[in-house]
Amino acid sequence: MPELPEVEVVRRGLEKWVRGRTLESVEVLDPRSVRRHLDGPQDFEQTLTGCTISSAVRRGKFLWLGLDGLEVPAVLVAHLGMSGQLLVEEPEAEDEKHLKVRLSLAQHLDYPGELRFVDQRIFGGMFISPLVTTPDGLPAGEGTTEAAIPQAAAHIARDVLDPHRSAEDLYVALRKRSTQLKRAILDQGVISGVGNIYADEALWQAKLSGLLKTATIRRPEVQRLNDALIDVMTRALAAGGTSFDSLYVNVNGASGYFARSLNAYGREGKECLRCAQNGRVSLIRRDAFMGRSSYTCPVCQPRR
DNA sequence: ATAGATGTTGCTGA
DNA sequence: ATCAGCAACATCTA
Repeated sequence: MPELPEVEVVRRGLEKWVRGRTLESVEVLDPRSVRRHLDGPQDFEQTLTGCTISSAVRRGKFLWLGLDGLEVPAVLVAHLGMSGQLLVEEPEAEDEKHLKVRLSLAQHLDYPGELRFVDQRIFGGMFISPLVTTPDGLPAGEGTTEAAIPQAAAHIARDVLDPHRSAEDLYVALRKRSTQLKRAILDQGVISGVGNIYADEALWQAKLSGLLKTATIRRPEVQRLNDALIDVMTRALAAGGTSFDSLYVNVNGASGYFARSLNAYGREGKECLRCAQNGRVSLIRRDAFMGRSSYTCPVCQPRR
């Protein structure tokens, strides 16, 4: 579920409710959710306890919290996977069915006292990662001006909304690859933050087939794709952002809102709205792709 | 009811 | 070195 816009909504919530606060205690309820923390759940709990959270940063779908009070500089990385949520709640709130990690916060004003990581499918997780410098020496992502990035996210390309990235960068990255266009934009090492839903939406908006070969892609096509990616993500963020003022940093709420305005994803057998507007009749088709589904209009997304 | 699908990432082997 | 396929998991639907 969570792609760039949803994760950014979560980041803003964390910045508002959690930044500046101290971790009083940490409780791992399911070790599988910290499996990428190689020193184990106990070390995870002990290392974090007493730290103060100094920032909330995002690159693509990776989130991290800056930590003050450690001997060796490191950050708390969180990835939501397919079903992860970060919730800011009162300790009295009943435990969620899939509650995996409870981070108890020292009292601050009348802010809620817990940050919870909830994850049904356990593709997501949390772990502590040392810092390295970004390959280009520029700021690591949204929420920071520093070039320090968690080692675990150092291979992630700049994301769709990153101001230090251009359409030309995307063109160069695509041209280097030898694969199909949709595969490439889902590759977080080419451009980050794009998942299956917004990939289909952006390709539809740019009138491009995901089956185009990246090695022969043309600049005008990449320009259209880049514009579409930025537009789709910006609109989704605006829709999801309406709920972030609430106490709960809720990923489900954030993406469900934008789902009403999808043009391709999930619309198998329904009319292509752009074709209809142009006086044509065309039905959105679904094809198996990378173990998932792709939704496209066969008429206005030609393969050339 | 049972197989297949579900928004992600990282590892493996070709 | 690059790329495609699969595994990690729980739940819902056809």
